[in-house]
Amino acid sequence: MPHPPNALQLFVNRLTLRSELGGEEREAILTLLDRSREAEVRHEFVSTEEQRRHACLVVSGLVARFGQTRGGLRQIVALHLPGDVADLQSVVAPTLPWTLQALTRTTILKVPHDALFDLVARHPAIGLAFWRDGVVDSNILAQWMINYGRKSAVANVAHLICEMYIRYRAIGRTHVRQFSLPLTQGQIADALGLTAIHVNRMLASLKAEGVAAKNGAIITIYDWHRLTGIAEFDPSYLQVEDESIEVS
Amino acid sequence: MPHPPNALQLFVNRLTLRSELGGEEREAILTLLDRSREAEVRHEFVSTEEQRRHACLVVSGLVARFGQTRGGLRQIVALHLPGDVADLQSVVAPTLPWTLQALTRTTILKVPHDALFDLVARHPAIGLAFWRDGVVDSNILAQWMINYGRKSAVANVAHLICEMYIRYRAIGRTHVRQFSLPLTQGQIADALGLTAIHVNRMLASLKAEGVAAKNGAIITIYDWHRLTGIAEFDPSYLQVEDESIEVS
DNA sequence: CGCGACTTTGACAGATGTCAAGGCTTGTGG
DNA sequence: CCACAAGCCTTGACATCTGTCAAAGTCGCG
Repeated sequence: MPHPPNALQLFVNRLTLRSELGGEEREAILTLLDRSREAEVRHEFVSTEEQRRHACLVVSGLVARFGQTRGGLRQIVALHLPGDVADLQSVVAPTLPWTLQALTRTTILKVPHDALFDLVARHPAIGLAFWRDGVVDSNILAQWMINYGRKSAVANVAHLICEMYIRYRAIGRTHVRQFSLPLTQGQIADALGLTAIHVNRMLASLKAEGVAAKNGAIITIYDWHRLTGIAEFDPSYLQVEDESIEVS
Repeated sequence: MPHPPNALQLFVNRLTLRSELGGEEREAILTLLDRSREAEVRHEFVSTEEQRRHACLVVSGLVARFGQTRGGLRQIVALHLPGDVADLQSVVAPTLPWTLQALTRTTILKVPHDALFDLVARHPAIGLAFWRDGVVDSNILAQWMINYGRKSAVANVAHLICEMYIRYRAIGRTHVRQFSLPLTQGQIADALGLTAIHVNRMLASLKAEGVAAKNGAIITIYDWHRLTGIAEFDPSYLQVEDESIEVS
C-alpha cells in the first residue's frame, strides 16, 4: 500500500484532529522530512533505558509500547497507529522504562529530537499541540485503568475493539462494519492484562452472542450497540468528533 | 500547619525536580499568585465534563482524580500531593471525563488558564516543563497498569506504599521509616482496582510478615528491602533522583 | 456518650489463571 | 505442488485468587 509522498502528513492529520494549526505551522511540520529517515522495523526496535535521539513516527503498521515486570511478564501500555508518534514524550524525557515493538510489518520515520525542539521553539502553538497529544494518550491509559480495575474480561475485550475501531476510523482505515486489527490473541492479552486463553474464551463468547468476531486480523462488528453496551464504551476520552459513530 | 508565603513555590519545586528553570522563569511562575485564588475544598470539587477555567494546584492535603464506569464503580487514576497541579492537562484539554476529589482536608490554589497560557507563550521553557510534568504523571499511570495487569494484589498494595513513600520524600514529607498517607482502605481499593476487604487482607498480611503496617494515616515501613521485593518496585519511572532510597 | 464511618473476620462463590493436549494456518523449501 | 514446521488458536479439567455477603468490633468526631 503506497503511503502519501510525505509521511509527516499523517502526523499533521493526527494533530489537527484536536489542535488548530495554521498553514505556516503545518508547513513547518512537513519540512521535518528533510531531517528524518524512514526505516522498516521488526520486533523490538527501541529498548529500555536507551537514550533516545529521535522520535518514531509510525508510517504504516502497528507499534506497541511495552512495560515489564521483573519476572519478565509483559504488559502493553499503549498501541500506536499510523500517524502517531510512538514516543513523542521522549523529546522531553529521553530515558523511559518502556520498549517499543512492531506488531506487524511496520515502517517508521525517525525524527531527530533537535528538529522537534527547533520546531517547538519557533512555533509555540506546535508545542501546545504536542502537549495536548500527550494528554490524549494519557487519557487512553487512564481509561484502560478504569477498565482493568472495574470491569470484567469480556468488557475489556469489547472495549479494546470499540476503541480501536474509533481510532482507525479517525484515520480513515475502516470499512463498513469491519477493520483490520493485526493483534494476536496473545498480544491482546498483553494489552488487557489477561491470558491468551482467556482472551480466546471472551472472543468466542462475543462471537457466539453475535456481537463481534475476529477472523485473522479482520474484526467484524455485527452489533455495535450491544458491543458498546458490553464494553460500557463512551468515546469522549478519545477526543475525536463522533459524527455518527453508529456503524451501519 | 502554615504553608509557605507563596504556595506556588511548591509548584516550582515540583517542576525543578525534573526540569531546569532559570531564575527569571521561576519568578514568573511565582507571580501567578496575583491572579490566583486559594480555596479550601472537600469531597468532589471538580466534576465531569465541566468546562474548566482554572487549574488546581494542591497546596496541602491529598487530591484524587476519579474515573467511573456507567455502573457507578469508581476508580482512582491519579493521586496528587502538595505541589502537584491536579489538572494541568486542562490547560490544553479543558473538558476531561474525570472528577477531582479531596481525600482529606485540602487547600488548593486556583490558577486561571489565561495566566498559564501567557506564561507559556512568554517562556517556552516553562511550556516544556509543563509537558514533561505531564509525562511523569503519564508514566505513573503506565506503571499502575503494569501492576494491575501483571501483579498480585499484595504486590499492588506494596507498590502503592513504595511509590507514595518516594513521592512524599521528594517533597520532604517523610520521617525515618514513616509517612502519613491519609487514604482509607476503601480509597486504596479504588486506586488499585480491588475491594476494601481484600485491601484489608493484604495490609494484614504485610503487617504479619513484618514488612510494613498502616495505623490510621501513618504508614510504617519495617523492611524496605522486602517491601520493594514484594512490590517489584523500581523507582525509575518516577524520574526522581534516588540518592539513597534505602530507608534506614 | 453515641453515632457513623472505617476496619476486621469468616464462609462461600465465581472469575480468571494454569496446565496439557490437539487442531489449524501460514509460510517456506524441496 | 506437496510436506513440514512454527506459531497460533481451541478446548477441557482443575486450581487459586479475589469478590460477595454478613456480622461484629473499633475509632473518631460531634
